[in-house]
Amino acid sequence: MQAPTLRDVAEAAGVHAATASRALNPDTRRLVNAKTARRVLRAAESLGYQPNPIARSLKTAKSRTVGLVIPDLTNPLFPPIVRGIEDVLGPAGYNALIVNTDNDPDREQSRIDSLRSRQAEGLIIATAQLDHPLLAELHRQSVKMVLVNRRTDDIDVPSVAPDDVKGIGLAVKHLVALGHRRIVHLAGPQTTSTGVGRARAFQIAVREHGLDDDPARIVPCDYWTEPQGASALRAVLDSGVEFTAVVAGNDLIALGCYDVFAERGISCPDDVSVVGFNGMPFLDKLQPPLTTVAVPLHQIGLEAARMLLESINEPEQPTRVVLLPPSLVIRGSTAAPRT
Amino acid sequence: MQAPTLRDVAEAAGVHAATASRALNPDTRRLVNAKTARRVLRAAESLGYQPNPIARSLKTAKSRTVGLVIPDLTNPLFPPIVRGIEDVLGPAGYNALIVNTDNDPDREQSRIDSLRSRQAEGLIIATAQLDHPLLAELHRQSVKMVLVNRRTDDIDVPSVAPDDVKGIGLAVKHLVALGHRRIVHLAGPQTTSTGVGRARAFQIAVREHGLDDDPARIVPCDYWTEPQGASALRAVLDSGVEFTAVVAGNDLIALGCYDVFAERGISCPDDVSVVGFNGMPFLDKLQPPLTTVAVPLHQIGLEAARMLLESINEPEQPTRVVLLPPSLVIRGSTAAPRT
DNA sequence: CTGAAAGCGCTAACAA
DNA sequence: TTGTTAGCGCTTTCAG
Repeated sequence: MQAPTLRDVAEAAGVHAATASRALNPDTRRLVNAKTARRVLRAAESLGYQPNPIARSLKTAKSRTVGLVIPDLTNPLFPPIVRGIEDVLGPAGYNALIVNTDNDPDREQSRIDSLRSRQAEGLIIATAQLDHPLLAELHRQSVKMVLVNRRTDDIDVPSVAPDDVKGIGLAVKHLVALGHRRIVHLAGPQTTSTGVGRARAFQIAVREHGLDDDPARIVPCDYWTEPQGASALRAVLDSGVEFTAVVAGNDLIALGCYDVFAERGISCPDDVSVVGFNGMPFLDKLQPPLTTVAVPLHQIGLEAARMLLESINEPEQPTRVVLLPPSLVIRGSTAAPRT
Repeated sequence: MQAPTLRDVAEAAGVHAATASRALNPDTRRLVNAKTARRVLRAAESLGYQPNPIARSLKTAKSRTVGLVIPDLTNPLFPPIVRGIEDVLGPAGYNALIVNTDNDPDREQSRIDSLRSRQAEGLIIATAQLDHPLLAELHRQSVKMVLVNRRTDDIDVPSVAPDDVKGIGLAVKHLVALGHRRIVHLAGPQTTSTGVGRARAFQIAVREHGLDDDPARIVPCDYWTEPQGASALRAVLDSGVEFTAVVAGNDLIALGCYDVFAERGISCPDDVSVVGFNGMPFLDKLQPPLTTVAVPLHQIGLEAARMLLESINEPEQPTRVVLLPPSLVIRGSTAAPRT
């Protein structure tokens, strides 16, 4: 039994396919006699008619698909964002095609080509390499896109991201309130917008509180990973820079610190306090539970999807940059410094 | 500038569209003169031609898309499986459309309808409700599908899942070797195949070792979640059943136990040992690090995708049920019982 | 308000 | 080996 087509419905209702099409589509239904429309609807219902979106896409040149470009779905940062995106896309009749780039520019290029050949109507991009020529190229070709969890200064592209300045500010303020004066920042990769943004935010916050802003207190990691966080902390420890607290570029880097604490017999929070960033799940189960700057990931996804749909449906939107407010979740990894 | 079509390429190469089509498709290239083919390829290259998969799909009635039905992408169990699936699908020219059902049967129904109307060629289903009529219905309509991380006895559907009997056996054996004789199982929902499967496996293992197999030692949770794990453990504690070790239905349930330990001042592993199931990330960062039965999630994804592609490309495959071997990861949450 | 006709971009008979 | 023709299922002019 083949799936019924529009012609089958039309035939069953005793009308022409064009009329059936008009009746079935809410936007054009008013062009057709109410009675005829009802007849068509009933016929469609009884045949279990489902329109074929592929045929529709071919005709309308709209795929109702958007591409989601992320580094790695396995990173706990992304699933909540993806959920948010899908929660907006689904009800709007759109689907998301997810691709993982593993932070490999070649792979990213090829995955994006594939999305484009699949006629994705827009792109949500969560990979964060700074000054990737790809981005400029896409922009030049006026591909609709929204950046997520990252920004760019070079070109005029909408983005949705946490307010890093505020988030890092919250972390530093909390530590200062506890009495810390010598704070270190284990920054994310300086090849990512988020990495440099948070490092800059740290510098600002530290100066604001009149603390030592020696650049040696900012140590970048090569990747946003646990092992990189661990080696960055080891480097600081070995460099002899004195400190009583760490602001990590993200939660994974903070987790790396825990490894080093165990390794070197450092007690957290007695010897060193740590604050993470992002608020990934299960941080409250760690020992000590990690104080972190929680980011509204799901909402970032919602907002990004909304912006993309908007720019698809009504082009010539002004480019918006949305910054969502993070909040501090205080747990056991921060305390007053030993006096 | 419009994207070039096949006709443009054909024109540029001075051939008919059909010839260009044959030259461009590796499978039919041998039907065309090598020289002509090269000319077409060059023309395509220089125009930056990308075939339109929508038009192709319409013609061939193949969407090169498969649907991925999962409860919630946010559950750390799924991303590695999804990655595995995509790692197979991508190179094969297929794409995955992911839908979240939130374990709501209505939502599941509607999401699957939407996948089918998008002409998904097959389904990979990771939602685990037992005897869902939907499954039987899909099977009756001979929709190609593969179940993942679950099984079904009623109907003849291929599946890929961890070997629960082996996994639970590993956990029990480990505890017995440590000296435990009174072990409790906090089971998953008995409405899921995995939940009942692991409970049954627990019973088998416990008998094999000649331990007390009182059914009161198996306490089912309503969901695979932390809070449910916590309340199940509270129930056991309050029931007066004596035990020195817990085998949790999955890692989240085990995490729930940690909450109760904190609440009631129970020391793990001194008072009670716990083993989780699945091997989700960051379990090694808990206090104590969680001993768990690690499941090859990525490989489950790979295998499921391979099976689905196979059954799409060569129908009439025998129905295979693949069980992948889990392994025990011993950490700090298990130790000899207090004597 | 409804029907006729054309065509989106591609592929698959069939014919030459 | 190549071209001709037709059509996948739908929408959209244009007439009527």
